Amino acid sequence: MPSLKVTAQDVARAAGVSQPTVSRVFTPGNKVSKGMEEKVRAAADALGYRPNTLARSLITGQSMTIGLIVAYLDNPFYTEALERLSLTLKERGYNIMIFMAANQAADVDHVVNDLLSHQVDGIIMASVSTSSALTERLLDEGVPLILFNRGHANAQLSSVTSANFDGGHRVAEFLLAGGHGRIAHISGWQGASTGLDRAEGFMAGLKAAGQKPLAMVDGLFSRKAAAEAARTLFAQDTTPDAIFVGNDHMAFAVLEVLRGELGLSVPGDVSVVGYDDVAMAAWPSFELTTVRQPANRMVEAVVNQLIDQIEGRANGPKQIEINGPLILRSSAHVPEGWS
Amino acid sequence: MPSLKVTAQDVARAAGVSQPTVSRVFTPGNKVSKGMEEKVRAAADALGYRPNTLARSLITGQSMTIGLIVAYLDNPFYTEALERLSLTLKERGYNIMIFMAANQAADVDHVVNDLLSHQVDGIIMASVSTSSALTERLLDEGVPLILFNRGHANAQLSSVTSANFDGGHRVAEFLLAGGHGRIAHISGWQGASTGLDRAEGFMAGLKAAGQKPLAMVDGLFSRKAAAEAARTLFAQDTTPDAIFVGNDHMAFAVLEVLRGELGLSVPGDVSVVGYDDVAMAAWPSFELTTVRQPANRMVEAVVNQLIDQIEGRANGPKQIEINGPLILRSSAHVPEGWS
DNA sequence: AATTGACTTGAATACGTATTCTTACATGCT
DNA sequence: AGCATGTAAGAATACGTATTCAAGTCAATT
Repeated sequence: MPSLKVTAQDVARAAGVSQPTVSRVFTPGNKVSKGMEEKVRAAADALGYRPNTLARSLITGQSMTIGLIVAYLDNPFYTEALERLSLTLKERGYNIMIFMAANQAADVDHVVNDLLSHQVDGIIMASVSTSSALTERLLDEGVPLILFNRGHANAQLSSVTSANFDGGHRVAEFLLAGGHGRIAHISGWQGASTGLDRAEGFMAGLKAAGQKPLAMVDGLFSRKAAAEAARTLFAQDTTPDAIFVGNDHMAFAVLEVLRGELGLSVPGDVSVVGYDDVAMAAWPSFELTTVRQPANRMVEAVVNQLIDQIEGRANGPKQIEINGPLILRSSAHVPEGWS
Repeated sequence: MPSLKVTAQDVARAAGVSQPTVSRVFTPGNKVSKGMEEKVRAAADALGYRPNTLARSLITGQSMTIGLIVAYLDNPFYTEALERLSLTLKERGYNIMIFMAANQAADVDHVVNDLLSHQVDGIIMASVSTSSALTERLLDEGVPLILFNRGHANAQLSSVTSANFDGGHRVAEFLLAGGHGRIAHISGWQGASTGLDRAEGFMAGLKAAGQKPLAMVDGLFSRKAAAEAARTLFAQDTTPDAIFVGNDHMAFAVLEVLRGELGLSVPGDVSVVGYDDVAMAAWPSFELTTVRQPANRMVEAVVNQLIDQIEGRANGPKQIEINGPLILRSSAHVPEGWS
């Protein structure tokens, strides 16, 4: 049983060497003679020594810790991303400290202080409303920062998103090609770039064909709001024959309203298309046609860019867009000959 | 714009006081005169000073960080718990560092080293297979450790679970009272206490009424395995009229197989009961009757016990069981007069 | 008025490591 | 042999804070 705290000093004494020598053995990239190394490792193993990351960070100025700010985890897209993020960062030697931000402006200051006093080397913001206050503040502090799945007007900010405008555009083309004439959009929250860009791309796609949407409602990325929106749409005189929903999470709620409450057939009466392609979209209960956001590639891009910025290897901030395919399932009518 | 690194020394110089005085201002529970405090705070604000947690932790020996080990996040129960855990711990002043353990024995050593070298004050293991190697190792190291939603044979280990045996027992009573005679169980992974206890409670419940299960299959907490188990059950001569599934996550897959693939009516042909009561269980697509695991109360218990242990306030390890109600929805036939 | 005591502040030190600077030593060269 | 060169390990120091200890101030007590 190892004593409670074994320090490099203890190991040094036991091995008959100096503390710096112990440090060199445990710091990659340092030259130590074969004999010394063996002695030190033997002593270290015997005592159960483990370098103290805190002390190491204090002197190197690198905590090897990334702060992850996240507002909610209901949407499984973020859960999947979190999982990959953690694994990918660990591969690169970084750990994740997680911060839930209640999305209240009031919390912002508290979270920022928390993050920075923990000396995180970089910050990833996911699913958090782009509070200018927060981002500006962090930029001022000079901590590498990157938005995940959120864009931002400020070109100083790095971000990784899917090609939301293009995705929305393609959905419009797809639905038009499917012969739909009364197309509605239950959008993602229009206060977030993600929701906004998808909606604008979608509108542009319709416009390019000389069409207009039957209706546009903000679903606020909320199941409840989206369900309510669906009910409202079908309480009108003219009802949609297709709905593009701003993300899968809301689309599931919409499907349930259409089939369960309104007794409609999907895609017989209405086609539904989502956005994200979370794992559940493939479940037999939903079989949702949706635009895939490739979480793994997005995570890869976030990690690369962030670490480049941390290690000074980046040429300034970058806005990265990752394109994903439209995944065809049975919730929407597929046009003849559509590839 | 604050300079890149503002130290207590800088603040002291600016305020015309000593560094310890600055420290005292920022360390609760220290007496500082009114005048000093104001001078220091003014200077600190002007410079944008923020105490360095690393340095603080190094000297106090408290990192105020909890290591959370988690194997996967597919099951939304853990996501909900993670969210609450993070918020609850933050209220108590702690932060979470997250570690994904691929559940491989090989990773264990790596994770443990990582955790301990980060000087975490305590560890929460969630959804991780009870590798004796790992837990024993951590116990040896003397770090407060608590299992979330997993029990363990070792009484030295603290844990918080729902009352799994009792829950399984109640499901048996419920299904028997509903008049079911051919009851099967697709269990949670029998290598985990969670899966095992629920199964044993269920068996005991049947036995108490002189009954035996029609079949028992290990669903391994996996959608795929559970779905396959359901298919197998209905390929037999005698098919179940009720299935107790070891958790909601698997139950959803089972429901899909029963309704979608086999064209059975639930609960007309088969009653299905799950375990967890995740948010999705209430979705119209599933309407799953299930035993609730009260995530909020479980989290509360975990945090209390863990912090008690960290702060030496605990009377040894504790195994806490939290009871949850059976939530009646439409996936199972409700016996006459059942409360 | 002198002494005790409480209270506030500064000086010095410790936490555990990485790094710079020195020194010792072996090696290769002319 | 004598000198330059390179290498490896130890001594000293730094990182930014909290804490112990000593010193100083001032009010209160006798």
